[in-house]
Amino acid sequence: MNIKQDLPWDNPRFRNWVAVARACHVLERTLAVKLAPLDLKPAQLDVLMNLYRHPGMSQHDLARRLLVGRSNITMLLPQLETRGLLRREGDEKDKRVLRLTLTEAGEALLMQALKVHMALIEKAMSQSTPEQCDMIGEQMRRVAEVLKTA
Amino acid sequence: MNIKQDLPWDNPRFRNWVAVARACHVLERTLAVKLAPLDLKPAQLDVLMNLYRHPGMSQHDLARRLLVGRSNITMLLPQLETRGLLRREGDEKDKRVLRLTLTEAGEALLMQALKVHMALIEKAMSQSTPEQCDMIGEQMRRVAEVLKTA
DNA sequence: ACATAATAGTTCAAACATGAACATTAAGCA
DNA sequence: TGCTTAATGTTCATGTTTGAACTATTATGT
Repeated sequence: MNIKQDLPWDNPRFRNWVAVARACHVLERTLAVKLAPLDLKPAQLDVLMNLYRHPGMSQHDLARRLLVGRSNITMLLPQLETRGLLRREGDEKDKRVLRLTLTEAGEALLMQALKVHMALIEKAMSQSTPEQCDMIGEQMRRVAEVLKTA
Repeated sequence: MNIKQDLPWDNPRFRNWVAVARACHVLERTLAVKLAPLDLKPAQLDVLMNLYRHPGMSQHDLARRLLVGRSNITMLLPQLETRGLLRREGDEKDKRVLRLTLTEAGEALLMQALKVHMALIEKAMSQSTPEQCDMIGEQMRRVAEVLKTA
């Protein structure tokens, strides 16, 4: 019984997941390059996107959504705040939390960045039919779900 | 004409890609936790995997495969080399390049780490049928391909 | 052959992420 | 009420990633 028979590379699930990871990695790197003219990094774009969709978020909520530590948010926000892209205001009821909202400038920059991001994703996913695309999204949401209990 | 009509969140491709990115992120974080007992990080596992499949690789080739800079490899390898997991030997024909190969210990540790990695991927992809899984892999390989010219 | 280009790897400083320890505030409960 | 526990955000030390400048070696072109 040859050990190589059970090597992961012969396993379709393994090979296919590696392809997923590579595609993500490539898109992320490409996005970083395309965002450079806006002086924005992918991580910062993630912040802006989440604040746009969920205004008034706390830093803790933001950290959980971005799958990073709270301290990461603490280091990340001042850069964006001093650029006038977002506001941090203390919650009146709970003096521990800081509520985060985008400024006008923040929204404006976000819209520009989204054009870049969207164009990249369009290019990446344009090879798939809408049905394939939806199926991929569906499966990936399940992956994230099932890994929560891992 | 409302600007929100063309917001990316209403675009299936955008939403579905976000799901892909999140799934990748979650799996990477989970893998890091599961690999900790082996004192191995995902980036280091990537190195071992690539050296196993392509013995005698140069550092430059390795960097390109991992989609990272050459200096990253220079910083990464000594940790693994001093642990006796790989060898770096100068190429005789071209004295610039260093050929990389796994040691026995490196292969042994890789096999352990692959069990962990494989189990995670099995859990993640077990929700998809083999056909869906193959389709996802196929699309993602195309994504990586099309983004090379972006 | 010789000057010029390109390539492999290293070094270094700066940016970035991480997790533990900490201060402040809130909630639970005797 | 007080006392304990939990939650939010910050600080700090550590480790990682990056890109530019550098050395050494090989390729190219005249």
